[in-house]
Amino acid sequence: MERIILHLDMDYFFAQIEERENPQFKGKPIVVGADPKEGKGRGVVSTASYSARKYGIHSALPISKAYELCPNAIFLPVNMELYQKVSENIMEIVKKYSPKWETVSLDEAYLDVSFLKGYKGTKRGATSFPRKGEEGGGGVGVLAEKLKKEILEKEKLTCTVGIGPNKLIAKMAAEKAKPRSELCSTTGAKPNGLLIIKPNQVEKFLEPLDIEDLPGIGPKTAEKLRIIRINKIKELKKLSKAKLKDIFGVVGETIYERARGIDEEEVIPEEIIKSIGKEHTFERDTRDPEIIFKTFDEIIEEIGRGLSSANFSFKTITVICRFSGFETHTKSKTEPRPLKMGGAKVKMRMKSSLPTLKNPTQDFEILKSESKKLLLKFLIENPKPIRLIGLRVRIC
DNA sequence: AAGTTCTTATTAC
DNA sequence: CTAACGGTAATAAGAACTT
Repeated sequence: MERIILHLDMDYFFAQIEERENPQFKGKPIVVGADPKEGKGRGVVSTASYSARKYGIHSALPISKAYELCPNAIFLPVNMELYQKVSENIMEIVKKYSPKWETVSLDEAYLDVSFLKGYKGTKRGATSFPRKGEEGGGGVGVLAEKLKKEILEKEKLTCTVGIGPNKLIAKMAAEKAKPRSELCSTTGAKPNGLLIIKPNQVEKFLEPLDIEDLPGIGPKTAEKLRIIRINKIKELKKLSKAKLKDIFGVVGETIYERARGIDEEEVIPEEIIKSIGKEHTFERDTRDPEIIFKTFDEIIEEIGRGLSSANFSFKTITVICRFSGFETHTKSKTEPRPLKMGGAKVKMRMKSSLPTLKNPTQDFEILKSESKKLLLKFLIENPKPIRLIGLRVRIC
């Protein structure tokens, strides 16, 4: 059964919201992210407006570097509450367009519009890709334009939409439609795009793209492929499934399928959260136990709060520690699974296991004591100054 | 030998 | 001097450890 999947991607989301809230910033370089602290900040850029991108500023760039590239940019802190609210408003609009929708992140969503017949405003329903001579106009294109228009009118924000026969192609179409960086030369240019890839166009669409444009291929995988002279998806397709599996395991098989535009992933309403965590980077590396444990206590409290709102019980505790030089390590402890045994008596619990969890209050005490034990081990066995500490728990 | 747990690596937003 | 590099979450792989 052929599907029609739509991917919605808000344009420079955080920065665009700030621009909307402060019209005097319009067209100016806006950088939403960590405090640059006169170039000494340790965080990164969350989102940069397109006029900021002209200076080479982009998401995930160290904020110190961004400051260096454009000290006069408008640097704003991340106002997550606001972005969350705006995101909810947008999702309210999105889900009106199909009962089969999925939120990916604050600024991204998928819609499966395969079964949407006779959608209002389209002559023959949204269930079709455009026919000859109506590129961007007929069928699902009309629906997409309507969605874009509604978001613009209600939220005053632009977005880019990609459409294809599956999630993979829809996402890549949106990515392609939105010139990633400085390609928009006009000040304050907004991508505001729409790209439809029909099933018979998938091959032609994919082959000239860079391997790193394929979701799942990041810098590391791309580097390995480049060594063997594979730069474009077309070249990637020359590798057999077995070969890819040899090099990259399960991921390799996925890459094989994706390079051919094959993706059967369903649009699913909600993912179940499997773990929650919190981490903190110090302003400067430290060995001061006061600072370290005070911060860690706050992290524990925070996780405790998160847990209590979600049923409060966990299986595994992982403590993360990053030392000077970005050297990162983890230590974890897992509660033993209920020992199902052939009628014998209860076995002694292993020394290395977590005590059995009973109720929220006790869970919290265990979380506190066990996580601190793990952190302490780090301090004992590694004398380096500490850059970051974190805590993560697997929920059960 | 099989099943768990621990740790690291990679990806993505 | 070539690095500068947050926070949150998922998943895979292999080693180490238990049963």
